[in-house]
Amino acid sequence: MTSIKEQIAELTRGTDEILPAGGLEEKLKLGRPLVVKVGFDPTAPDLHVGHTVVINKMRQFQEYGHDIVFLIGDFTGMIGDPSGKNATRPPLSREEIDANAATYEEQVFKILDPDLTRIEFNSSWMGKMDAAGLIKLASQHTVARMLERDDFNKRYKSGQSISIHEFLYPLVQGYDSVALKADVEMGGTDQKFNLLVGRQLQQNLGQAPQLVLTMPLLEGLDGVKKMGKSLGNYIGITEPAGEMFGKIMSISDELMWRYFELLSYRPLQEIAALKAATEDGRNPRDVKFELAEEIISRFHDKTAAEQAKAEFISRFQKGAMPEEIEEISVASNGGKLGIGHLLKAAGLVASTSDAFRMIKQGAVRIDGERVEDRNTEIPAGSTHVYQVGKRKFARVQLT
RNA sequence: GGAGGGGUACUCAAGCGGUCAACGAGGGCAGACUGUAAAUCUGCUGGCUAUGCCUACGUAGGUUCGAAUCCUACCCCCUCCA
Repeated sequence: MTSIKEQIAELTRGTDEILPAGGLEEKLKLGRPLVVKVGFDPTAPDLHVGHTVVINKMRQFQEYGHDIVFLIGDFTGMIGDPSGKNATRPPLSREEIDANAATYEEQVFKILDPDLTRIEFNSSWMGKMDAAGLIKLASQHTVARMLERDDFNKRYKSGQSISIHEFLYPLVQGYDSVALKADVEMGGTDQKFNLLVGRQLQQNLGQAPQLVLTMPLLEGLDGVKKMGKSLGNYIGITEPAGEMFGKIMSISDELMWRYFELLSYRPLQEIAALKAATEDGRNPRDVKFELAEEIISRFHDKTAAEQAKAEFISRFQKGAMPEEIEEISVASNGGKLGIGHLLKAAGLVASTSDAFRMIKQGAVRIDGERVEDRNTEIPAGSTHVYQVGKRKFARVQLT
């Protein structure tokens, strides 16, 4: 096993907070593999690179020989982590949970070692707890302390509703740490409160409280809000290489450094060198290329990354058509079809109204030529490349 | 349980009988400029068998030539009191 000193240096990298301070060293001195727990919501098995910030850290622990527990919160999923919007969710069926779990594995094992990762479901202990047990659990915490949680606090003060069951979420999550005898629990900074509840419960129940380690939340493509599926500002880890490349290129220069910090496996000194070079006049675009290649190599492979880059250059720097364009066949209406209907049928616009708007703004092209007239009709039997905006293409055969 | 306030498009937020598919801001999309960066400028931002028609302002009714705007009931949220 690597020396404690070295582990501390590496494991601390990129973290937001480690509580209590100095606790990491104490845990490592136990001289045994630590149980490192990270919980995931079973309803959202589509991971994006924002999630990988924490998973990358799990991987590090794994490399040092610790016991990584990938906890799927199938029981807590019924509650939904309080955000103010969620009502109680209908419980997922066993089949749905298993399917989601399988999807998780597939995605997460691009980063973690499958042989060394333990997967657990919290329904396996929570499902057995009875009402008396739940009340006992609830007695371990106070309302005043619950209201310390930032989002509860805001909602309470601003007069928004908080349902009782939402209070149970942190408690159940905390109890998971008790059930697993966790030594370390990790999560995003938004999880800090929940993670601390785990410490308290463990302490109350006579266990050594877990170390709490939080990772920063990655900003989404817009650079402002945190990356999330509902905001549409994410890079999914199963996305095609070309998509990923485009998305990474579209982030701002400032955000690029943030992504280097949290997503790149490069040593910090190397990143600092890249930054210095940029300040010296190197085109940030080229540095962004490197970031894109590294990330794509991780979720696809090096060849795919190189192809994506080549395609990107030919397409956007040289203005060529994309190499692979989706081919669609659309049925005409009596031997012809209006452009609006065609674009809608091809899925390039949301509605015919949308199509006409796009035409008005000069965003629609057929074989590279701008469409000016919204009444343009396309004769059946023709095949053209239709384009809406800079990114949406389809080769449509009209039959 | 009582008293009061409120529910408008993706979000915030105007409107309080016709000129409202609904001011404004944010977000988003598109165009120009670029490095698919930022900043900036411009336009768009309900649907359709499309210069007209249909559906929309919590839900269901009603008054009216005409309602997001007035009335009734219901649902939901919030505040204060208990």
